[in-house]
Amino acid sequence: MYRTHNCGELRMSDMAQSVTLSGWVDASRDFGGMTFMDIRDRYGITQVVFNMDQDAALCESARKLGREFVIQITGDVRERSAKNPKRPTGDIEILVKSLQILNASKTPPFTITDDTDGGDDLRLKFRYLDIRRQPIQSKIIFRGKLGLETRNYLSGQGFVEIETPFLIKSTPEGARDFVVPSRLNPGQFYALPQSPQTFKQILMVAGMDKYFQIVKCFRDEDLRADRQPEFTQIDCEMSFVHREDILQMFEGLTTHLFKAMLGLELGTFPRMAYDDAMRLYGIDKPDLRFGMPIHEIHSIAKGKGFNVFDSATYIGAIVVDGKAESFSNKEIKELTEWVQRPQIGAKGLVHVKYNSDGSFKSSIDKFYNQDDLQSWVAFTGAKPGDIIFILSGEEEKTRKQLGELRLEMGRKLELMKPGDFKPLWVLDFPLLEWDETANRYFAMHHPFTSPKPNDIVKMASDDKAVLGSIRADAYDLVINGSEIGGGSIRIHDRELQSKNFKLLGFTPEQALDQFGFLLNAFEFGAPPHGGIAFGFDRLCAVMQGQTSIRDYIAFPKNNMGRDMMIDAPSKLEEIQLKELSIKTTVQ
RNA sequence: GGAUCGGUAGUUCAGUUGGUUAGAAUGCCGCCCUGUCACGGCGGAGGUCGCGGGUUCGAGUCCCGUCCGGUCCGCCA
Repeated sequence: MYRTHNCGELRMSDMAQSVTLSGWVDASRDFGGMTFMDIRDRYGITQVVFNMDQDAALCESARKLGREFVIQITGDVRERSAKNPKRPTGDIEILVKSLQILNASKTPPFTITDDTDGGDDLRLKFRYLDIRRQPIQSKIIFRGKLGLETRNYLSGQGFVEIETPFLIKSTPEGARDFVVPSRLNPGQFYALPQSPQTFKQILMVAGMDKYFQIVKCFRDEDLRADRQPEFTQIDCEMSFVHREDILQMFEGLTTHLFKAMLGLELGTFPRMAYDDAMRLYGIDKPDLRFGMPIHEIHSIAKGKGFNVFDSATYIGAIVVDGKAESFSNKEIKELTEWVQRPQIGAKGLVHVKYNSDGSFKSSIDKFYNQDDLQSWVAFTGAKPGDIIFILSGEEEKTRKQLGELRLEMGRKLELMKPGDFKPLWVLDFPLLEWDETANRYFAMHHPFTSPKPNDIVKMASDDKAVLGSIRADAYDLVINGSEIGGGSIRIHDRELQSKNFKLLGFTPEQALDQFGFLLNAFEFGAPPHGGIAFGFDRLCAVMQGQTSIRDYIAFPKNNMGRDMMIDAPSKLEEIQLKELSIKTTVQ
C-alpha cells in the first residue's frame, strides 16, 4: 500500500496513528540533528520529521533527498511543538520510521511554488511541473467541477449530451478551418469544426428537442491571451423555443453555476439592445461593473469656432466622478498619449474640469465660455468636482475609442472590483455586416441566424441602409465585459435560409454545395429552434477573475500555436506525405 | 499581415557614455546547526551575453539581418 492518507487530510484527531504517505519532496529544512521535510500531493502539504536520536541512518538518507523526489514514508502522527497556522495540516507532523524512494528527480528548472520563478515558455515546456503548482492545479480542478455542474444542470433540464463529428467539411464562411487530409480520398480534406452549429440544428430536425455538448472547437486564427486554436464550448440547442425561452433557460444555467461554484446570487440579468450598448459604451460587450456611459454632445458642442469639433460628425463625452482636482496635468498628458496610440487611434483628447467651486477649466477655454460649459454639464449630468473627457471624429470610430477610454479609466481607478460579477444580455444584433474589402455582406453572427420576424420583409431590399437595419434574433451573454456566450433563434425554413445565403453573396449552387444537407433537412419538417454556445474556457477565467484562459487548459498552445511540451506541429516524413497524396512546397 | 517589448548563470533579473576579470537574488554542491516552515551561518561551482554579420583599437552595450518568447491591432461567421 502506497498510502493510508493523502498529504492534506491529517489533523489533531489523527493523533498517535501510524500512517503512510506518498508524495513529492517540497521544501526541506536540515538542522543536522533533525530534518523537517514537506511532502506534497494534490491534496496538500504535510510536514514530516527525521530525527537523529530516533534513527541516525534514516536521518542521513533523508538529507540526500532532493526536491521533487517521489517518496513514501511511514510514521506516527504527533502534535507539533511549533504549529503553523498557515497550513490546514499545520498542527501535526509525522515522525518518520521508514522511508522509501519511489522515484528520484532531477532538480526542476523552476521551483514548484505558488509564486513560481518560471517564465511562461519554461512553464509550458515543463507543463507537468507547472501543473504540480497549486494555483494551476486548482484552476484545472475548478474547470472539471464546472463541467460537472453544467452536465448535472442541463441533464436535469432534459438536455441530452450528444457527440458530433470532428472530421467535417470545410466552409469558407467564418474563421479559417484547420484541415485534415483524407488518405482514402486523395486530394480531399476534412475540416475540424469551428463549432457543431449545423449538426446541432440537424439534431433538432431529428427531433432530439434539447441537445448539449461540452465540446472542442477549432479555429485557425491568430492567438491571444484569451484565444486558443482549440477551445471548448458548452454548445446547446432547443426546439420549439422563442428567444425568451432560451434567455430564461441559460440565465438559469449561469445563475446555477455561480451559485454552485462561487456561492453567489447573480439576480435577474439586465438586458440591453446592441444599438444602446454601442451608443452608451462604444462596445457590444459592456462591462457594467461601473457606469461612466458615453454622452453624445455634438448637438450642443458644435458651432463655436473650434475646428476639431466643427468638422467632426460625432462628439462624445465621458464623466469621471470627483477627479477634477486630483487629475494632474501629467496624468492628462499621459491619457492623451494613451488615446493617441495606434491601437486606439484618437487624434487628441479634450478635457473639461468642473471644479468643486463651480468654475471650469478646460483645454478649449479659447472657444467655449463658462456658459457653454455649463450647458455641457447640464447635458451630461456632471457634478462639481468631476472631469469630462471628450473625443470627436467619425461616429463609429469615436464611439469605439470612447469605449476604450472608459475601460482604461475603469482600470486606472480600479472600478472593476474582483468578486463583482455583472452579467448582461445584449440583444438585437444586426443581421448583416458590410465588408469593404470583400465588397459584400457577412453574417454578424452566422448565416443560420434568423432575422427578427418583422425585419424579414427588409431582406428583399437592395438599399444598404435598409439591409443594415435588419435586426437578428441573436443574443450574447456578457459578464464583466467578456463575451461568455452567444446564440440565436435559427432559420428553420428552406426559403428563408436560401434568401439569407443570397444576401451573403452565395450563388444557389454554392449554397447547395456547402449547405445542401441543411437545406434538404429543412424540407423534412424542421421545427422552430434556437440555441446558444458558451465559451467554457473563458467562463472559467471570468468566474475566477482571470484574464488568461491558458491556465484553465491543461496543455495549451503558445502565441504561435505551438505546443511547447510535445513540440507540435512538426514535419511529416516523406512517406507519410506520399500516403496522403500531399506534395511539399515549403521547407 | 502589422505594431511593440524582451532574449545575459539552472531560474528571475541588473549591467551607466562602447573600456580592467560580466554582477545580484534564488536555486545547486560541500561543511556547520535539534523546532524549522521564505530556517540560519560559512564556503564553492556555475556564462558561446539567442544566432549570424557589420562598425570600432575595443561590443552584453551601437548598426543590419535572423531565430525564439510575451502583449496588442488586423483576424476570430
